[in-house]
Amino acid sequence: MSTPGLASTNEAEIKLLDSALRLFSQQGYEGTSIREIIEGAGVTRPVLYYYFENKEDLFQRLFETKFNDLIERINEAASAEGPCIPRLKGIIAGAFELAEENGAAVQLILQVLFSAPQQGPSLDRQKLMRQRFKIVEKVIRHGLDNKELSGGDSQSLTLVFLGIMDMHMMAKSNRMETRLSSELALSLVDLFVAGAKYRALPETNLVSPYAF
Amino acid sequence: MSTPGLASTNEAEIKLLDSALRLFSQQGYEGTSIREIIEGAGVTRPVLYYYFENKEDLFQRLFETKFNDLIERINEAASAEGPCIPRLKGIIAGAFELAEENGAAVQLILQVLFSAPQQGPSLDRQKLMRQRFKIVEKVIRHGLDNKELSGGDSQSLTLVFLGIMDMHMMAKSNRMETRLSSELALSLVDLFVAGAKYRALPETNLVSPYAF
DNA sequence: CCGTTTTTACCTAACGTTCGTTAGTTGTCG
DNA sequence: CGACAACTAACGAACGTTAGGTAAAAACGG
Repeated sequence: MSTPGLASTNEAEIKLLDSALRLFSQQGYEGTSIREIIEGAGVTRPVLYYYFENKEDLFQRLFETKFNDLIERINEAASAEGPCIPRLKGIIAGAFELAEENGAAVQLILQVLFSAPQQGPSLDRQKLMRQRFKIVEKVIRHGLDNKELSGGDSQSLTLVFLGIMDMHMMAKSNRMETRLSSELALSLVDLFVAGAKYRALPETNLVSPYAF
Repeated sequence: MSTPGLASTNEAEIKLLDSALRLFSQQGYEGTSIREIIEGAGVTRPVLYYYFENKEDLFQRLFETKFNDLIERINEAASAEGPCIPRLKGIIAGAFELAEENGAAVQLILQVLFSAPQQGPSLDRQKLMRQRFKIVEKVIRHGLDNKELSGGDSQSLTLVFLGIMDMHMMAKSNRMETRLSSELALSLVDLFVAGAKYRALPETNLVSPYAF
């Protein structure tokens, strides 16, 4: 039977979004057909057009939701109180958490951010990239200001930081058994700030989650 | 030589590969049609099927060529004599050079490496990733062995290193005016080995090529 | 060296399939 | 009854692909 009380809303819409996430994240936008999506959701085609304008609208609404989840997670860690380095750790840990909880969503996001310029539906990749970039850069600029960090301007360091973060999420996308633990997140930031140079000081001891 | 006089070599094949590179790198595999490719090359459709088995064969042969260019460039720097750190600098510098010379090729490569698992033509992404990974890892393991480097196992450090490298090439793909100079390559490796922690020692002074 | 055959490099014109999309209809409830 | 949520059935367009043909160059036999 349909829903008596609470849920009440559009079970079909949710099923469509779930199915679309699964398929888009694995096959990409053009590689996934409307027919596959509705089949995965167990509904018929006009139902999709009842809830969504068209294929692109479905993708955009799906993507927006998932991307906002990530931004929210990162933003939360970024706007914490205190020094910069723990906040950076929180950012990576937050992103890693999301990747563990919802691997498909993270796959979808990375896929969009790193796809060809004119690929897929029209999304302003640069704007999306910038959105995330700005959040991290603000934290790093803060760290540079109180001499917690050095070694380059805020934009350079941010690009390096995001590279480290994204490469690990990408590694998980390729091999889902790769665990992105919060311990790993902490180690990565330690490596980021202390470097990979041998010295006698207490050093990070990173262990790769990415075993070949 | 097959051709005594001028042209008469498979000019059409070269034009097709050029056109395909331009389009695939910008629109992706599924986003590019055979018709666009032949139009860009100024030939007719059967000509494409004369030189290539099908669309997938065209893509694979194009990709293989460009990927081997990158591997070759990286391998050359990796197999140089001497300590590890200059070799790492050579690796990034080599990749950056290629990105400056042939931006479209690098875009194509990154697009394949970072695309969704079942997207596009069947290519063994993991194998490709591993190929590049192994080359860099060997250099880094060497650095760990003679205490040039520390801070984690060879796989962890390699993943971080590749993340830094790829994120910069990705940034250039998004904004082609971004210059990936060899000076930047050196600075990035310095940052990689020395970290972003403030200290009185002689430090890298990275300046971002990626201005928002 | 010349006439014939074969191969190369391209063409025009279509084929069948799959795609995203929609018009029109029906059953269910408040 | 009328709004909602689903259905069946088809549409036109775009896709990758191929059958069949042609003009010129290359290879070859006498």
